[in-house]
Amino acid sequence: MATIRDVAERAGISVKTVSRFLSGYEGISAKTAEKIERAAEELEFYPSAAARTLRGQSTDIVSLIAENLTTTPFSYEIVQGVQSVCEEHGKLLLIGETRESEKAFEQLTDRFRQQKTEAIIHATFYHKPVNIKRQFKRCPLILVNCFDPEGRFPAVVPDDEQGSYDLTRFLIDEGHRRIANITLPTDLVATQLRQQGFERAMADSGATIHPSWIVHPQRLRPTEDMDWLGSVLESLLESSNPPTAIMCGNDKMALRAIMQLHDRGVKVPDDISVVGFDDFKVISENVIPALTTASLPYYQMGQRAAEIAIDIASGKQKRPDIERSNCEVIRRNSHAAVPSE
Amino acid sequence: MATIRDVAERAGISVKTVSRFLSGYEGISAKTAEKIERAAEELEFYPSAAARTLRGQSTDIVSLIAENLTTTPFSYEIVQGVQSVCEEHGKLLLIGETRESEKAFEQLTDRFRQQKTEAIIHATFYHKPVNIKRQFKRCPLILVNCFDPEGRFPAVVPDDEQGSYDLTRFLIDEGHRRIANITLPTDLVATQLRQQGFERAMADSGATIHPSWIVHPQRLRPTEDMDWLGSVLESLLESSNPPTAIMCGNDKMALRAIMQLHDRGVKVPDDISVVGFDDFKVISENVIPALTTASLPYYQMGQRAAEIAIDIASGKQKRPDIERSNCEVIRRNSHAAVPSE
DNA sequence: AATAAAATGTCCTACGTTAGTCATTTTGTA
DNA sequence: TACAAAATGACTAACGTAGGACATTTTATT
Repeated sequence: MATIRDVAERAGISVKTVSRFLSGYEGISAKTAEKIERAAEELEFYPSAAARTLRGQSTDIVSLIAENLTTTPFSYEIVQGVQSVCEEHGKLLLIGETRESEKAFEQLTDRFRQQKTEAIIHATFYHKPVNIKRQFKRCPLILVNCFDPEGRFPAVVPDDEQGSYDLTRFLIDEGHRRIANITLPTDLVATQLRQQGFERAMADSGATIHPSWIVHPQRLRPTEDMDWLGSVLESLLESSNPPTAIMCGNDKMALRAIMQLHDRGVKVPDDISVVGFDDFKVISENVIPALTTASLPYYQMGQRAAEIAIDIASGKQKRPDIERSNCEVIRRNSHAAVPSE
Repeated sequence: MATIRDVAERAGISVKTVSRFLSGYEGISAKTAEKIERAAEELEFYPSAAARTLRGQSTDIVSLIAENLTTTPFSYEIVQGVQSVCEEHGKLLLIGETRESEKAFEQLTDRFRQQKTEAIIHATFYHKPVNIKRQFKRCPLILVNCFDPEGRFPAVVPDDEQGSYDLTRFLIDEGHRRIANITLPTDLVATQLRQQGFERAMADSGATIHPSWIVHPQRLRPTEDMDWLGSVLESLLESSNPPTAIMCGNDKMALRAIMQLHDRGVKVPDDISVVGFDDFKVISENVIPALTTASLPYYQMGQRAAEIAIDIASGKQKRPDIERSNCEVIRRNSHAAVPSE
C-alpha cells in the first residue's frame, strides 16, 4: 500500500506539503497540487483511515445488525432507510446479520466496536421485544422494529395499534359493519396491538364484533396453508349473514385470499372487500385488484433510526424513548363501499 | 475510548501481558486472564482495529457497492449472498449505493479504499455492461450482474441465454409448438440473450417462430402498462390458431398476464400456459397457479462474487473472467402439457 | 535588486497496538 | 528449601498521518 511518504517522494515534494494538501490547506500552488494528484493517482494512494482514526479523527462509521437479511424481504427496507440517511450524512455503513443467534449478535457488536463505530443499529424482522445483555454505555445502540422492555435504548417501532385502528375505521367509514379479521399468530406483539386497534375502532363506531370472525392461524407446514385459508374463507362465506369485508394479517395472506375467492367465483371488491397489512408493494401493487392495505413504514423507520443514531453519536443529547411510526392506510382497489341499506 | 493501557492499569497488570492475552498467547494464568476480562468488560474496552491495521494486520473488510438498493428488491438478493459468504469467512461488510451516479461510485470507492478494504464488489440491478474508469490494480474489483466489455475485471452474470433456452425447451418438451414471447425492453442485454436462447431452442426442435408473437414492450407510464398488456393478450388470443404458451419477460409481467387472462375467463394453465422469468418468489410462489419460471440466481451470484473477491484478496491467483450462473427452470403450476394431436 | 509575502521544508511527537529483547517475579516440584 | 520452569514486566520501535514550531526557499511587487 502506498503511503503519504511514497506520494511525497514520487512528486518530489515534502511529506508535510502532501499532508497539508490532504487536509485541505489553502496555500498550495496549483503546480504542486497537480504534482501531488498525479503521484497519488499513479500510486493508487488512498490515505489510511486507520492512521487518521488513530490520530483521533472520527471514523464516520455506523453499523447495522439485522436479525435477518435472508429470509424476509421486509426487513430489507429498513436497511435501505438506514443506508439513505448514512449516505446523506457521509457515514459509511457496516452490515451484519445475526440469524437470531445471540452469539452472532455479540460477535458482530464486538467487531463493530473494534472498528470504533459511532453507533449500532439493531433491526429485527418483526415487531418484538429484545433482551440486550451487553453494556452499551460508550456506544449508542438504537433498536428498530424491536424494543427493550425496560426502555434502556432508543427504539423505533411501527404503530400497529394505530394502523389497525385507521384501517378498520376506514372500512367502517365505507359502510362496513360486518368485518372479519384473519390475524397473524397470536403470540406476536403486532397481532395483539392490531387486535386492540381493531377492537377500539369497532367500539368507537358502535359496530359489533363477531367472535367467530376473528380467526387466528394455526402453525402449519407451508403446503397446508392454502387449504387452511380456503376452509376459513368457506366457513366465513357460509355464515347466514356473511361479512362484507375481510381484514388479513398481511398482504401475502390477502393475495392468497383474493385468489382463492376469485377461484370460488366471489368477486373482490364487488362481492366482498379484502384488505391486507404491510403494503408489501410487490404484492399490493400487482395483485388484481390492487390491494388496499396499511403500510408498515420500514423505510422511514430505518431512516429515523439512523437519524437518531447520528444525533446521539454527535452529542445531541437524546433520552432513550420509543418512537412509534405511523402506519398509513393505502387505498387501492380491493375494497368497495357498502351501499347503505 | 478505553485503551489497552487503561485495561492494564485497572487490572493491575502490565500492558505487555494484556497484549499477550489479546493476541491469544497461551501462557497466561487463569487468574490474570480473569482480571483482564473483567477490566475490559467494565471499561467496555474493544481493541482498536485502526491500530492493528496500522501495525500491518489485515482489515478483513470487504465492500459492496450496489447500483441500486432502493428501487428494486431483486438486487437485494445479491447483497444477501455476499453477506453470507463474508460472514462465513469472518469478513466485515461495508455497503454503499450509487443510484447510477458515477460520482457516487467514485466517492464510495475512495472511502472504501481509505478503509483498506480487501476487495470491492460492484453490483448492478440488471444485467448490463459497465464502464470503470478508475484504476483497480491494487484493490480487486469484482463485478456482479454486470461486466467490463474489455474483460478487465472478474464478473459474475446470469446465463440468460441458457435460462431462456432451457425454459423454451421445457415448454417444447411439454408439447408446445406455438409459443408467444412477451419480452423486456429490447435494449437490455438480458432481452437479447434470452431472445437468442428462445430462437436456438425453437430451431433445435424444428418449431416455427411466429414473428407477430414476439412482442416487445413500449416504454409507458406505469398506469398504462396494464392496458398495453391487455391489448397484447387480446390480439394473441384472437389469432386463428392461437399460441398454447406465453413466455413473459419477468414474473411481474406473468402475474399481470395471469390475472388479466383470469378476468377474461381464460384458464391458466388449462387453456393456456404462462411462464415468467426471474423466480421472484414473492410473486412466483404466491400467485395462483404458482408460477413456472426460470430463476435469476442472484443469491448464488452474490455468493460467487464474494468467494472470488476473497480468493483474489488472499492471493489465490485468479485471472479475470466472466462467470455465467445457471438460470434454472422452476416447475410449478402455471404450465400444462399440450395433448398430442 | 530589495523586500515582504507566500509556499515549502525539517524535525519531532502522538495516536493504540504489537512484538522483540531481556530482566524479574511467581509458581510448582523434588 | 532449592531450583527450574512458567509467568509477568520494563522498555523500545514501528505502522501512517496530522500538526505544532520554526527555518528556508520561491514568488510577486516595487
